[in-house]
Amino acid sequence: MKKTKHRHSDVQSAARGSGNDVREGDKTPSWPETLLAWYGAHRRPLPWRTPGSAPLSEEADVYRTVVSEFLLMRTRVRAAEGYFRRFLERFPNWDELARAPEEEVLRFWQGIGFYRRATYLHSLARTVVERHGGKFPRDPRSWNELPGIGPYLSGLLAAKLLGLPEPAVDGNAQRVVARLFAWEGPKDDPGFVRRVRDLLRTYIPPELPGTFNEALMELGETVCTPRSPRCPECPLQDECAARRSGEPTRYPRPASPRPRPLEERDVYLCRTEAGILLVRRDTGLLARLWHFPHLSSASAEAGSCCADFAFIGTVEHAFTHRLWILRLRVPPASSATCGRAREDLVRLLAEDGWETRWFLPEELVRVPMPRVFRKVEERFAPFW
DNA sequence: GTCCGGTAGA
DNA sequence: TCTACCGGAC
Repeated sequence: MKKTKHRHSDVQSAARGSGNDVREGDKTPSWPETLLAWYGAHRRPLPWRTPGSAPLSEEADVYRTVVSEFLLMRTRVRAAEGYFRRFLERFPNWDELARAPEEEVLRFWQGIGFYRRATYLHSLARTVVERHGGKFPRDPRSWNELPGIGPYLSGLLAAKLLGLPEPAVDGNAQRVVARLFAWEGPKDDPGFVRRVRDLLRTYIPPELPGTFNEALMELGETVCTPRSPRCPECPLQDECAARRSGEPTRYPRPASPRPRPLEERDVYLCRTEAGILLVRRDTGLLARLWHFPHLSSASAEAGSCCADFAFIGTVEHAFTHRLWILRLRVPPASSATCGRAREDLVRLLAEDGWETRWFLPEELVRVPMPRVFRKVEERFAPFW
């Protein structure tokens, strides 16, 4: 169960509101009004959007919104669209999702990354069904107990579901605000996100908080883009401090780069009459997904028979925070050597805390597996 | 190659 | 408050 995160105090304090920039009799529209007008004309019809950005009323719309937002965490709209359609077709409501086995949910998530989102969403569906009668709770205080609902999604739902004047601060909103006011950031400073949220609270129109949040994010996605902003098309160009500066992309300052350690690992095709050996674990990188068994090249060399597996080439895979060089190994030619090497491998995997299971080759297509091991699968296929 | 993007757990 | 987590676009 989740710990207290202090995030919904934001939602509650927002209810007090600090007004907005829309003043009666003011002839010049404030930028939130300009933004809303632009959004009315440029809103993209995305598969999870209801017509006219109406507040969420039907539970089916709440479900679709939540699913789409889980898919969109740290993920672009274009990448998420196809996943959303397939996911909704198979899991059309909280009940179907809650009933499904986790492995099937992960299979629909495979390839899009950040797989923990899928297990959180699945667990969220079960909580909604078992503890809230199949209806997403309307009390923001109870959101603390829900997996996968952080400050952004909490703000989004507070606005869209409850009509509270609460900002939904994603990367797009941060960028648009940073440019509008020429705030440097840096983006990886938690204080920066807080300042953006505080500022947006003073501008968010109390009558249309959900639409305003969407509009801000839409502008960031389609016009105020990270690298090549289309300033001449921007409805806020006249009030944008970054544009006036002549260097809009200087805002916000990018997060400080992190080192990306290189890891060499040996990956094994382990094939018997029982099938092909795959492994998984509950935590860490690619948690809950199936992997071809792999060991750090160091531990594989440490006096084991794994070196008897024949090297057939390498696969490289870049994660954001690390780089993998995988050395592909297939069973040795001699069957005696093969048995010994296999026992050695299974023992070392168990010591590393991996759960092991054998799959028939035709079963692999239905197994949730990340991109990197689909690449490996392609290279191993000729050997089974 | 470099940059982009929310949440949880520590 | 910091770090781990994935894959795709440019």
